[in-house]
Amino acid sequence: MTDKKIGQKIKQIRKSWGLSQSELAERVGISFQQIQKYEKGSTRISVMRLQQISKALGVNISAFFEEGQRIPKVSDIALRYIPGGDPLETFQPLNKEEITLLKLFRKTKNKKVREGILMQLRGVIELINQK
Amino acid sequence: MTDKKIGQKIKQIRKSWGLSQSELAERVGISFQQIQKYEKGSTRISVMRLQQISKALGVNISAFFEEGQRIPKVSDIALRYIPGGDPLETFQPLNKEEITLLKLFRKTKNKKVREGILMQLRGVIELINQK
DNA sequence: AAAAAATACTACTATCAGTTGTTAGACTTT
DNA sequence: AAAGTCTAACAACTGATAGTAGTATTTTTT
Repeated sequence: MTDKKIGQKIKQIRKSWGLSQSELAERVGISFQQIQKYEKGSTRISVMRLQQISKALGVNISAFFEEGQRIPKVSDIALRYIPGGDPLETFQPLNKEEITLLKLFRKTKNKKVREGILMQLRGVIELINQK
Repeated sequence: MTDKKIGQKIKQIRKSWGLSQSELAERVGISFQQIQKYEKGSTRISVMRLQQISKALGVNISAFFEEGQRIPKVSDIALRYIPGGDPLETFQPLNKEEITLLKLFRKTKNKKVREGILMQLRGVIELINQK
């Protein structure tokens, strides 16, 4: 899936330079058959290899990951969970609850209060675990 | 060389979210020992894996290729784009206090309790702001 | 201080990245 | 039109290593 897409991109860029599989292979230092496998996506490409290939093709490695999707600007990004929204392409490191928690926590500017919240939370957990 | 740098980045970002190796491993679907190898750089990371890891960490894959060990910027963090949503003025990576908070919060497996904590937190903040 | 969690290290195995060999089409050249 | 050249697809084999499980050690929590 991923490797296939990247393979296609390799092929595309290679051809745009008018290079044969053999020529690219030589630059990278592997067999042209292996290049074939990369392009077909039948072999997993390691990050190192992709970097070598990038170099050999004279493009930045990030070229292989772009899909023409615009990268949202900082000001566009909101840390908010939207129930029923489109499934998020990427996995969210923090779930809804955790995000809510963080946002609330960040609202308290007072250091003592924050510390108090943590202490209290510890207490709650202790209580629960005892039961 | 390359893998080592990327490994360090994985570790750095993982920690910035307050995740353990096991937690990350679970999200990616591999053993935590393998995550260790990635972080140590003793195993070559395939592009696919790195993409999975990127997702699990909620950052764009390109974050791993940029030079310098900078902390991920907002633009690296893959969150949902919300037209007209609250712009996130100051999303710093989680600081130590916040990581502590998160870890504590994650310890409470009971849903009701978690909800209670949030409600209470809301109450506290309301109180403070009134004063 | 002891229990638990997180990380580090070791050893093994199954997988697969990479090689070689072969075949076939598409162009030239003679 | 046959013989040489260039390119790419495919198969079979093998050595390297990605990934796992198990154990040890360090760090954190209680």
